[in-house]
Amino acid sequence: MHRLFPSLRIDVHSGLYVKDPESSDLGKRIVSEGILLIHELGFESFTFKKLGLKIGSNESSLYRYFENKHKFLLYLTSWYWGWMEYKLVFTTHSLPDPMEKLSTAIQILTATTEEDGAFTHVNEVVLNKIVINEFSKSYLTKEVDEENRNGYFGIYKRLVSRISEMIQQVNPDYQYPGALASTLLEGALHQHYLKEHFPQLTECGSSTSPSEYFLDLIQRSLS
Amino acid sequence: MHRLFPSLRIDVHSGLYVKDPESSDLGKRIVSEGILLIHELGFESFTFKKLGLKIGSNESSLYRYFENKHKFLLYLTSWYWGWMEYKLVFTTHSLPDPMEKLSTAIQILTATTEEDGAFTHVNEVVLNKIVINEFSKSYLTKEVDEENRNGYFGIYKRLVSRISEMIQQVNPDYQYPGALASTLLEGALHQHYLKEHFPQLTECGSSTSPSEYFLDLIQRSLS
DNA sequence: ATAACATGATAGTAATACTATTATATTTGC
DNA sequence: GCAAATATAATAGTATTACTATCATGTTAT
Repeated sequence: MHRLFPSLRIDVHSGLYVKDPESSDLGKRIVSEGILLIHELGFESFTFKKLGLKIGSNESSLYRYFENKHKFLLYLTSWYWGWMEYKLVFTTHSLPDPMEKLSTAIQILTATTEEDGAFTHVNEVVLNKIVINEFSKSYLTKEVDEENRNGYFGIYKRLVSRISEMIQQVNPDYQYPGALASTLLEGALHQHYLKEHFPQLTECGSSTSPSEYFLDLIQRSLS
Repeated sequence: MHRLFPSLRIDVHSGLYVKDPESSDLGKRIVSEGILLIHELGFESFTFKKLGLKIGSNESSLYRYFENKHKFLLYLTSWYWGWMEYKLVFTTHSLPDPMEKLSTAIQILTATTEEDGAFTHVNEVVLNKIVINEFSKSYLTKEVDEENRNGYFGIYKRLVSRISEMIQQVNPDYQYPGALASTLLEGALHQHYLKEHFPQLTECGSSTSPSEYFLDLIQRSLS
């Protein structure tokens, strides 16, 4: 997919970085190695000092790109949702049938990222795992309302809106398109987490995928 | 409800505390004031030092009750789910009709806690808010598998199983009772969070409740 | 009256999450 | 080719966090 638009850029909110990490080699290394380190250590144990050590750079240099690790997480997850939105819009754009459009969208949003698209320096497979494990922490904070006002969650919100609109196209009488869309996005991450750590709590696993479950759920809801 | 069983005790896993906080006055104050302080500051900014200050006790004394603030959160959320399970079982036990049973369960699990039951020293209204904001952080950690093996999430898992069984009673042919039950529990917290901080993303709000949405969702799924 | 136990007070440690300053290396503009 | 601008590195320093350890004091049970 990336070959079609080699110059495509995910437009992350500029308030999430101090200096655009796409603008330099060091910036790109912070992002690419940062993703791997957060995945390795978990967000709580991840620090800029450790990342500096890993990439052979100085802690103070990292602070010139990102204010703190919370903003760094917001940047990464925002990038992820921007990338998902791009895949979604590109793939569903030409589909005329509303139900086929929605089904395709569900598949894209609930699938495990299987291969590194080599879109950029970003390893999307690992980023997908980070989003499953850490995305909730990016908004379950005391600063959420201010950050929301700043527009830091804009891409994610637009994505929910797009799904909500697709749902309305399928069944204009359904009363909860937004709630269902937001349940789908959050629920998909949750089911992926459960199948990894609490397999007793879900049928999603090796033989059944979150995609199948959500396709069924939404089809039943809208018929 | 508490008046029916005045001596009832929520049985939280003993590995979650060093010394049972129910066993002393100080312990109870740690719990009751801790709930208020986490709600006030958010879990990230909450510390035992601040809590010690608030209750006029020493930081070191708090460590004699809880190993660290993560275990403290696990204790509080575990207590909450134990309390919900008690309400659920008590209320639905005598209902003969499977659908009525499930509907009642959904209402209990998705409702906002409106009044302090004065069950104990625990303020359930505030605890409900903590669970909405912080529960995810209790399991989205690198230690989740070990803590799961230790049984720290036992009450929550049992609750999901109970819902799953109720779903099966309503429709034995439905293929995803566990996934639907876990979606209900996590999704309810999520919808409550959205209506507070991202009202654009859901219909749940002042006129529509998460209960209505989930009742509708599950009825459609099982018919 | 004494032992056991609970709590408080104080001190100390390594790590975190930064900020500030200065030095050095590289790039760019003229 | 040189100066200026810019990027990065190195070092140091601060307040706070998340504890641990020790000792003192007060309270309770026998």
